[in-house]
Amino acid sequence: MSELLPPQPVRTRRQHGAVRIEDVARAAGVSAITVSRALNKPDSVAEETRKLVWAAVDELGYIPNRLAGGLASSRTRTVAVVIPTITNSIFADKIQGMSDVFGAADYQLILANSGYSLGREADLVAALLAQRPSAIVLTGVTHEERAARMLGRAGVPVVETWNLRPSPIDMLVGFSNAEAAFAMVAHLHHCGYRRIGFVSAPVADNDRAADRLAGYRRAVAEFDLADRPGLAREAHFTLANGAAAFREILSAHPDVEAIFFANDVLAAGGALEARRRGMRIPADIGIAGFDDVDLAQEFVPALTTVRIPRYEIGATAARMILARLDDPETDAPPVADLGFEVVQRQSTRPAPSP
Amino acid sequence: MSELLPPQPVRTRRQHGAVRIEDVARAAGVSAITVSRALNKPDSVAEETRKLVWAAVDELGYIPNRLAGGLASSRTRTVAVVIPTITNSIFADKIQGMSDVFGAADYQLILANSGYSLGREADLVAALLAQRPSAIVLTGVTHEERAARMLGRAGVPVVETWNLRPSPIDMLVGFSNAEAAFAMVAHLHHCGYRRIGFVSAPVADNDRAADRLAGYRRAVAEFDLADRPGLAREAHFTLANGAAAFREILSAHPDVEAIFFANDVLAAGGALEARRRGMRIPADIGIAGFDDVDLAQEFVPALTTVRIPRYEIGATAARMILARLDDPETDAPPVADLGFEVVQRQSTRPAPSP
DNA sequence: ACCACCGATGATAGCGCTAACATCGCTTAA
DNA sequence: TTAAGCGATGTTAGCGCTATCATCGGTGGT
Repeated sequence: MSELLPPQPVRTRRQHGAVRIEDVARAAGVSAITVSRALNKPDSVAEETRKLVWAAVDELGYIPNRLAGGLASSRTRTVAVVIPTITNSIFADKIQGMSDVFGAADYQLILANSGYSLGREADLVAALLAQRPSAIVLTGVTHEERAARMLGRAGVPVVETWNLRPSPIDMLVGFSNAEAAFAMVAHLHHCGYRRIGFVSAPVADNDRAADRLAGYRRAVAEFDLADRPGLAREAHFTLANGAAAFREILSAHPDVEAIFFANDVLAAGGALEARRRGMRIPADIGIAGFDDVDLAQEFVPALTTVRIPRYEIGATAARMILARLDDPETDAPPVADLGFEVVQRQSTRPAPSP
Repeated sequence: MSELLPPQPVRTRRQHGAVRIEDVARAAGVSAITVSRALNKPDSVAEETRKLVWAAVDELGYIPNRLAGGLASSRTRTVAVVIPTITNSIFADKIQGMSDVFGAADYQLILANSGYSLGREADLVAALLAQRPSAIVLTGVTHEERAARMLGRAGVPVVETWNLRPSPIDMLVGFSNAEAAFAMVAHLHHCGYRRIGFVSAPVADNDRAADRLAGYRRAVAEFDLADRPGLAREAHFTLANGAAAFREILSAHPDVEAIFFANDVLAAGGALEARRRGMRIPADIGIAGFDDVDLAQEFVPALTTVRIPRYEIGATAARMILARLDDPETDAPPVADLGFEVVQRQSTRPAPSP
């Protein structure tokens, strides 16, 4: 009986006013697929046709629907990025690096911050994969097992950043936080310091902080430095917390010679506290930081610190992803150790001349 | 002749391995639409069915495809955000505010930075609208005409931030940059300063900077302050540029009494340069900043500055958007002036006691 | 006994785009 | 002359989901 039914009423869910590819096609006197090609693969369309299409696009103010395009093609030109927090400028630099490289390639960033929680990270991975990004970039190399599982099955390029590990999920761009912290303590030792305090970032759910602490401890053991309770403590990166940690270490160990802070903001906070107390840097106490942010260089006295490739981590991750997406078969090395550099400035006394 | 064709071979474009809603439906013994409802409107499904579905989702590791969902429903739970640069922490705070509010509501942020270029902003608006976001948030209140046109036609909530204007495109959250700068100069005047320099951020394509400069100029005129060429200049926000601007103003006008910097980073750079030259603050020169970032409070001497609602701008914008999306008919005021506050600290001399 | 009503579930038809294949006119080699 | 080859364009059929309407038992009022 179905062939006897009258024509169904036209039913549509379309948004009023939204210009679709079909409208452009009609205006240009071509088919929808030709419009699609003119926009996405201009070389595959005759020049004259291309101009017609572009004119129609302009005239109608057509903005392609990338949801539909992504669904049809399974390519979204979208990259998901998880960082611990955006309020730490080191991650802002990394994002800038990614933004510069991806922006030039017409990719969009979807950003989420985990608040230094691996549980939240795993939740975000699920939410982000739901957007079917072309790739995903994580901060750190430790993850909940469910996060790793989802990433493994998702079949998209994954880049872990900011640290090293033997067997990354997929690709990796970073440097050795453990070696970097060790190198700074070795440097301070070389400069004659023997009682060196350490202010760590909270190590829970943070492999970078944990590795820096481990590097410090290994150096303390190796160089036979003072190793007393309370010489190492933990503080979340703010100037105020750096100042507080400085006070605590100094009150527990008045004879401390230098304090190595796990980041420059803490170090600057410590140095400002020293100034408030009328202590001279480095005459009365040495201060070392980590990250080499802008402030470290401009600070008075300029901070001895560890320079890390913040921007380059982002830019390199982006380049690795683009290379992989352009040619999935490429066997470019999926791991980049970008290194670090101990920078001696005025906040610690110099190495003895030979 | 078509009815004589043999059955076509099965042709599919599906990604291998991707779990679809249909797979979950089969595993749970229900239809696809019921799975959709169990995930998106759990109340509309019987409890027993819901449990079945959730179990199947878990077992299969199903991650919904939001491209498809968004295409079908025209709701993406995605918000596009344009900022000038992510490396300025004031915008990081705003993003954190948005991230906190939107994260709790299960919305994702798509972030893009314009590099303080309105042309680039317009390009980004097009690229971002192509993702069909649920809303879009801009920084500043001046835009290229084509950007405004696209936004007007897009039919999504638009929030302009960080400044005020009489007729926003749609919604607006900010404060008066002109009034804030005026208020700081008025404050300095009240404290006895008469020769006040000003270091502006580059005003090109930046209405916030332009308005701060205008506020300074209006105050200079109104209070009959020194108004000499070279007393106001422009510098991009870095510590080094703040130091350079300090040097230039001081060499052109050795008798300058105070310098008002359009942001705290510049101010700190200026203050550090003063210290390098052995000048005392505020005895030899007053330093005022803008933004009240962390550094301003912890700096020695602590910086007199203008506190602006950085985090709250983001959080409020997010709340306004969610309110609008929940109820498009709501007539909640689409404009929020969040104000500012002049904060007197140690880097300028105090007001005379009455 | 009847029916309007309601909660739960399902069948169907798109959403706007692009992959895959088909077609068409023209050139070039045999 | 003819067929193979190629560039440009078109037709068709999804991509994976949800809006819409249909269906189907039970409930309760009359």
